[in-house]
Amino acid sequence: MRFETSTIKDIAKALGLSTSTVSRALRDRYEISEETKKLVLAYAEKVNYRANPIARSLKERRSYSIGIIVSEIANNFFSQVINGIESIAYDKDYHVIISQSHESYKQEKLNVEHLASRSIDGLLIALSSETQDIDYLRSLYAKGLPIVFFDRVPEDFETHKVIANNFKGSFDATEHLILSGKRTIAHLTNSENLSITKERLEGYKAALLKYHIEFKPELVKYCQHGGMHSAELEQAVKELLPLQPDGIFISSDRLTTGCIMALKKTNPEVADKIAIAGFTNSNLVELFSPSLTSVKQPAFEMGQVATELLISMIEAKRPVTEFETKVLDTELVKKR
Amino acid sequence: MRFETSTIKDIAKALGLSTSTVSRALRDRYEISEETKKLVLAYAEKVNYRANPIARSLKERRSYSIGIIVSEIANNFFSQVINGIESIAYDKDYHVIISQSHESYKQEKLNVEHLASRSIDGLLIALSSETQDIDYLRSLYAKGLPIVFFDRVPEDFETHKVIANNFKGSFDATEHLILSGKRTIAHLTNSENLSITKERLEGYKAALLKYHIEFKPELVKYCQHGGMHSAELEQAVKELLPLQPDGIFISSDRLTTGCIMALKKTNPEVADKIAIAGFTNSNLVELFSPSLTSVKQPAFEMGQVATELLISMIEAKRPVTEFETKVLDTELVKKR
DNA sequence: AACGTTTTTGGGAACGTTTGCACACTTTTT
DNA sequence: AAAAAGTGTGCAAACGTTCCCAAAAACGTT
Repeated sequence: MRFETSTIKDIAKALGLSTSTVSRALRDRYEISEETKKLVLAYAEKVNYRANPIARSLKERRSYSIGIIVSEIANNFFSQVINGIESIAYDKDYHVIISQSHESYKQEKLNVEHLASRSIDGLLIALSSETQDIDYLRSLYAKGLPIVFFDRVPEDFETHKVIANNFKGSFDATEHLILSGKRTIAHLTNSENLSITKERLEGYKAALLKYHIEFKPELVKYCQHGGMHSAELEQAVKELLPLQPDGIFISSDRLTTGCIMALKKTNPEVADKIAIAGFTNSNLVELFSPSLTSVKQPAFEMGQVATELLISMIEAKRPVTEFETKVLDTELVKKR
Repeated sequence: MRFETSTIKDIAKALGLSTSTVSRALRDRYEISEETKKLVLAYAEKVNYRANPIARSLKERRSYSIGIIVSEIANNFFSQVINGIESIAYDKDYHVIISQSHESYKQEKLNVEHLASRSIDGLLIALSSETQDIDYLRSLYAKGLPIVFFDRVPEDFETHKVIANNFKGSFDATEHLILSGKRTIAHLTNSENLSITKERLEGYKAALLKYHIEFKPELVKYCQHGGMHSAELEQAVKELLPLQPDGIFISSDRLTTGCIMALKKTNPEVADKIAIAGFTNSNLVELFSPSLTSVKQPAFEMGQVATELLISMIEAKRPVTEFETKVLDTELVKKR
């Protein structure tokens, strides 16, 4: 804001003190006498003094802001994560800057670099489904930018990570389909390079194995763009249907809704004959038709944990070398 | 970021120039010779110089950032607005800071004040459904903070505003219900103090009038918390059903989905007997059961227009005194 | 050759903080 | 009574920019 506001200097002048004394009084430092502190605090209150965060940032060489990259905020999973992030960040006096990659590598890189040049103190990121090359993140990290990954994490990057128990979530969902009598279960999933894709595929395979159902690679369809293009989804559905699946396990929020949409659009007659189980944090799932079984991730908590880890890195006095990967349990919400 | 990065000073020293010359060369000012410019630019490129936006902000007394307040990002209408805002803002080199009020006045005020103290250059805001008192905005505005309202706008506040054609949108939706044979049409709406509530009520009334249907106040139910509490919605539905409506016109995104949810939960037997038309920008509306007719707002465009107006205020050399209220048309998507 | 113009560059203050250091004054210790 | 220790405050530099003002260099004109 460009409008005038009182500064430490003003207070100092008004009270006949030096700026250093005022600054120290405001930050409640031990060197300052109680008397002076009271005086300063009272006057600051009176003139409604607000510290200028920009000046502070410049001096301290940090911005008290953290960057967030998600593919889309219009996705309940991510917006819940963001809520979790904010709940912790605001508490600790950080503010957050949100950017969307829209599942595009180019956009993701651009946004990260924009954020970095905006002097964020740390970065929370879920990779886009297109992303393969994370060297640009590595180099930022090497220069000292703390990074914590969540949800979609790279394998070969030593830092804190927070993920859902994707294996178990997928296993449970697939098992649920099997137990309700399905035998030809397709798997619709994200781009192959995402961590979640691999983990969820393993869970799916494990459930099949447990019930002695043969794993057929042709029943697995990958979507490079994570369901951002409806054409991609319709194509996948079109290829899947001839194999006559009686169930589909879908591995992400966007894909789950997109797949049902594609199914209804292209083959409405079979749409409610196929049982669907999918990852989604949509709070509208009860309204969907056909209804489905959903795997809900602890999104809010994921945001909180990731933020705590990030802030601990930011505020660490010495470089952090011990990293954790936190794994949070999912919840299976059965079709009603 | 705390890590070392080259500054203007470094460049100056390396090239044997003064900081002022380097600064001017980088900003391509006319005073500097082509030769020097080339030299500086090349070197800057080589050391990957990035201007420090914090220092720039401090000097120029502006932050190149704009604040956004919406009730919830997990709402397609708002997330689309945000996408519109970003599309313009990034173009003009502003970044955005998003805050959520969660329909709470207290939270809204807190967030605005937090943003203001973070030195935003301007504010884009859609009021929370609880908000009645906007004096805190007035005082910020008086101190020089440019503000543009969108969607939920106050009546008595002289600044730019961007809204949908709520009257027409409501009229169309209500007329659609009437034309499909409904005669007892309830209206479920937001808190009475919102601008959109009033405008949409008028559209509803006008449609009834046109078809000579008596307006019955008892068919109108207000939700103070905008559907944030499911109890509130269930209560409204409970009070409405005894009046045996054959159609419901619902005036906002959150309420529309919430109402269908409440209907299905408390009275599943009537849920698909009542025709529903409601404002919503959900992109999942095709999946809903019962299906509904929806009024879609031009959310993306609304964000764009609001941002353009805001930036024009921010960059105006002299105080703006002529304000516009832009009205954008809605789109009726009929139930299939 | 001396002067005025124009073009290009540099010095240094300022934006609002924080903080190392020095200083003055009290109080305690020997 | 002098030295040491403790307490409270102020000075000034620094963070990385921008920009006013002056100075230097280059050029043209008589």
